[in-house]
Amino acid sequence: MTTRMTRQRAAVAEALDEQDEFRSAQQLHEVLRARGDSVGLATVYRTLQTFADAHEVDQLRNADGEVLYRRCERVEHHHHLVCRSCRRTIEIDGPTVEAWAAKVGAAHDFTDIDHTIELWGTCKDCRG
Amino acid sequence: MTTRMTRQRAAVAEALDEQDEFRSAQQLHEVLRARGDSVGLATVYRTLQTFADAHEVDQLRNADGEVLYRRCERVEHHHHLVCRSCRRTIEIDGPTVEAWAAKVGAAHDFTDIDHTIELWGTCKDCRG
DNA sequence: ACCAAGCGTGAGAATCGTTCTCATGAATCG
DNA sequence: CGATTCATGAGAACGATTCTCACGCTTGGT
Repeated sequence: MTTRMTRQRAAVAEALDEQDEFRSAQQLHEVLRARGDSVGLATVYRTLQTFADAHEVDQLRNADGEVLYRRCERVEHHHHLVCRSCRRTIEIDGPTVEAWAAKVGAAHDFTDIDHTIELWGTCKDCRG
Repeated sequence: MTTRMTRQRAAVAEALDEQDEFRSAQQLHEVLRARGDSVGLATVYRTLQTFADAHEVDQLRNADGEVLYRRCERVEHHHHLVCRSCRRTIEIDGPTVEAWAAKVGAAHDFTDIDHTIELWGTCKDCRG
């Protein structure tokens, strides 16, 4: 029931911290392998899921449906502007959209409103 | 190069029109089978993708990553408020968020801004 | 420190949605 | 009425993710 600290979890957390961009579980697994920390792929998946459940990392899906993870600067609720090409990420907050989402939900008598708001674009460097 | 009209495409289009909620390719395949229209699963997938590419149907992913399709009332760009449980859908438009998304993108020098904005909640009937 | 209890790990199998292959079928156009 | 060529379908293949289960290591109590 309790969460234990293991070499693997520490390694995943550390690898995650080194990334500036959103990364998939497989990419992180590769990063770990490259740096010499041997961690099973299944463990990487499990660990990331655990972190996400604990709101320690942010999670989103790219257009292909792959799940990407990232340790964000801010802990509070926020959204992202991600480069489709290099995945460079900018954290943004939108009090405007939060309010809008809540209002729309209430207007139609829906509860437990949750929203998926992500912006994708091409960053300056990837424009060529 | 040209798009041909086939029995299968007509069947998929018709089944789609009968749905009020977002449906997965497999669900639609089942609907077709139930009504007696035999259409291969691969064809259902292909057809839905084709429709989506032509902007004839809307497409989104649920929390599990499954792709869902729906023929919406309005053709113009809009978003959705979907019931997590029954997938009952309400089409919404948000001039506010559109402007916000564009502004945020421009502010960070990102181009070809595309946004994913979907609202999920529990509708009145599913609240129990 | 020592131990017992039980969560965590990993390799590979299993899932599952989706796409691909390729031989056959059927729109379409002249 | 062909000939052309896109469309179809059954099953194989794929790819991301999850599951299995025997073994190992963290942890909390002593």
